Amino acid sequence: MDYLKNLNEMQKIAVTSFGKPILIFAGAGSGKTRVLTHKIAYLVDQMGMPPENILAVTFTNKAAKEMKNRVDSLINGFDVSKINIGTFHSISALFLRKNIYLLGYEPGFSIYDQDDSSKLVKNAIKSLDLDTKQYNFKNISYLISSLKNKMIYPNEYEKITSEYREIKIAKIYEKYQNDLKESNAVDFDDLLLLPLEIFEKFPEKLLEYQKKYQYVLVDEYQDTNKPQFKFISSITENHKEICVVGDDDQSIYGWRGADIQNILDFEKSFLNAKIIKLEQNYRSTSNILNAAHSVVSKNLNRANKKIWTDNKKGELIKIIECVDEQNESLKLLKNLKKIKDDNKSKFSDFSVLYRTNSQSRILEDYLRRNAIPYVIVGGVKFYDRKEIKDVIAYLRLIVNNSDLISFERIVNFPVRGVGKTSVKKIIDYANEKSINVFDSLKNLGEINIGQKQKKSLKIFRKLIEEASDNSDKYDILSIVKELIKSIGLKEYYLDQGTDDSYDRWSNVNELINSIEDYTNKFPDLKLIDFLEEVSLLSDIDRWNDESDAVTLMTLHSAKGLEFPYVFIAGVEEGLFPLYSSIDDVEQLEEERRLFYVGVTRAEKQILLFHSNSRRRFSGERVPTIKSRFINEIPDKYLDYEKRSFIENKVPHLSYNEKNTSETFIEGDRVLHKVFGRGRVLNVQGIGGESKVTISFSGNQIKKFILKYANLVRI
DNA sequence: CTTAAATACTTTTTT
DNA sequence: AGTATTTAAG
Repeated sequence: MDYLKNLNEMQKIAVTSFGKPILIFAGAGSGKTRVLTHKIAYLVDQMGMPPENILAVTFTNKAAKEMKNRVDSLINGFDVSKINIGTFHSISALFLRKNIYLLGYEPGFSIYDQDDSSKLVKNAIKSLDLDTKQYNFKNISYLISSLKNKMIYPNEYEKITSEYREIKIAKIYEKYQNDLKESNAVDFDDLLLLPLEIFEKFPEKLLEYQKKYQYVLVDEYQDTNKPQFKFISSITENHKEICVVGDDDQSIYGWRGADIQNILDFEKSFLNAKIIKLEQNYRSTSNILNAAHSVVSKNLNRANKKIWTDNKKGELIKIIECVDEQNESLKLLKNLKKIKDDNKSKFSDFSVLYRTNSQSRILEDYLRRNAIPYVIVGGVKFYDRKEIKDVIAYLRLIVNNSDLISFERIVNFPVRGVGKTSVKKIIDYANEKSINVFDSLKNLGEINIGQKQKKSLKIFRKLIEEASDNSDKYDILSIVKELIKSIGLKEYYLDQGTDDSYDRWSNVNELINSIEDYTNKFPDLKLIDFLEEVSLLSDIDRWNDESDAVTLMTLHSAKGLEFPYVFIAGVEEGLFPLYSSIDDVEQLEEERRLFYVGVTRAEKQILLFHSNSRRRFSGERVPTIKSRFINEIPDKYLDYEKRSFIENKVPHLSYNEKNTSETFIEGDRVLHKVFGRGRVLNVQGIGGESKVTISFSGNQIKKFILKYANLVRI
């Protein structure tokens, strides 16, 4: 009970109010995580609610994990692990594993990511004999996703339009949805929609879950979409025991279907609701807060509130004008070093944020060249690499034989002499007989393809079937190792002998390592659980925040995080806000909120960088001007860096430069001062200039220039 | 059917 | 600029 002492008056009210729907407007840095964890603790400890009857939805899996730990440290004698905490997507996935049979899917369904989905859309376009140039599969895939987010189904979409093209798109949409089911697969949107379909068709299921989830908490409520709203409002329909936390000023996922009206209209959707505002910020200096507020308050569509703080004024917001992106990276680096030296801070106290992932490359170059340790969140994802997706496709097909996209991906990988024409014949046959592609391999006699092809397909079929049979008997690691051996993946990559193929094999090796970790950590979990984790873990979830390194990420990824020092790169018209947002009031307001999110991540100091020119497409250099968002901050909060002579040279910083005479080879165990113990995966080049690829614990792969890396052999 | 060369596409953010 | 997909040659 004494844990309530650590809360302010408003927070206390928020924690101890029950009996009606509650909306907590929690401004940036106002301690909402604290409120949520205390509320859960209070529910269990004081209200006597069994942990298993609580449902808490967070925005990332990382946040879910942290929340569990924090609740656990607040109360004793309860099994906190029974609380249902997770993202909407992971909670739905769990629900569907148990209940999707009601809709005629198998429990081993695959979860398709954007890439898989758009491939399936492409198939649909082709099989409807539409022109692939006129009907761009990626655009249409995106469109279908936004329709699903708005809960508009194919037949409804067809009804609301009379345009030829849109009617065709409705057909594609319909075919796509059928093909998904044929493949026993769901996309990210289905994950949210199918539970609703089950609730509608099987009211007893809804009743069951209404009883199970007696109290529902939702974090980051401003970023929920229509299906998510429906999910929580159905669950709480009877008891109305719901508490949502959010900040309309931080709604930044509108483009993904998030509806800011969910939070603004909460009182209309949940009658008799209690609204609580947490307006005291404990995170940032008042300069940071005032600057951020002065920008976001330009938005018209927002709830009226003003965040305040007792914290001291702090440093002004530094505005740094640069010549181009190289100069920007350079100045960023110099400022980072200066602040670090002046304050004796750690690298991990710094975060560099940007609007687009493509901005990270040049920043990375400069940091690496100057031996500044850094980690990048997002960007080119490990699990998006081709070689990794290939192995994952095998695993998926083993779990779910109906998975068409995975089948197409690997039926001829590594090459087994089955070309496009043969694959097409097999798929056509399967369609004709309405069986799944994999089953059609059992009737090869009826398909008109060559003997050689039939022979290797038979081997392929046996391979998958045996693995499927074994998938329950053996642990994940053994299955994967056996698989890689039998398809000869190592030989396939190493025989090519190129740098590229070598890299790819190291990545596959890294996947094996991470599977080994996973198997050790969760010996009882099955292949299907691993695949689900791979599909649903976000970039932030995979971020290892333990190492002392500067964190680079997009503004979107930074939501919910905080750092003492935050640098935002590329604060220019056209980039932030983006060109495409400038003419659209709603989109511009969302960019402004994104700016607000970025600035309020900072505790002590924020620096905004903008360049006078930037390379836009491939080669063209475009003049750029500073963002309107900077102009929207009153001058009294700003400190324009004095324009000194322009240094545009790559600095020659030698303090970390060492002449390493030591050379390393693959397999060497090494120690790095930031990342700790690791293993050398690959060495490219000779001497100090050579690049070494090293894998560290936690599935981290890093590349270094040897002479800057300060590696010690162990 | 496979490999190499040519062409297309990308850079807005992500579960 | 770099990768992915498509096309042409073998």
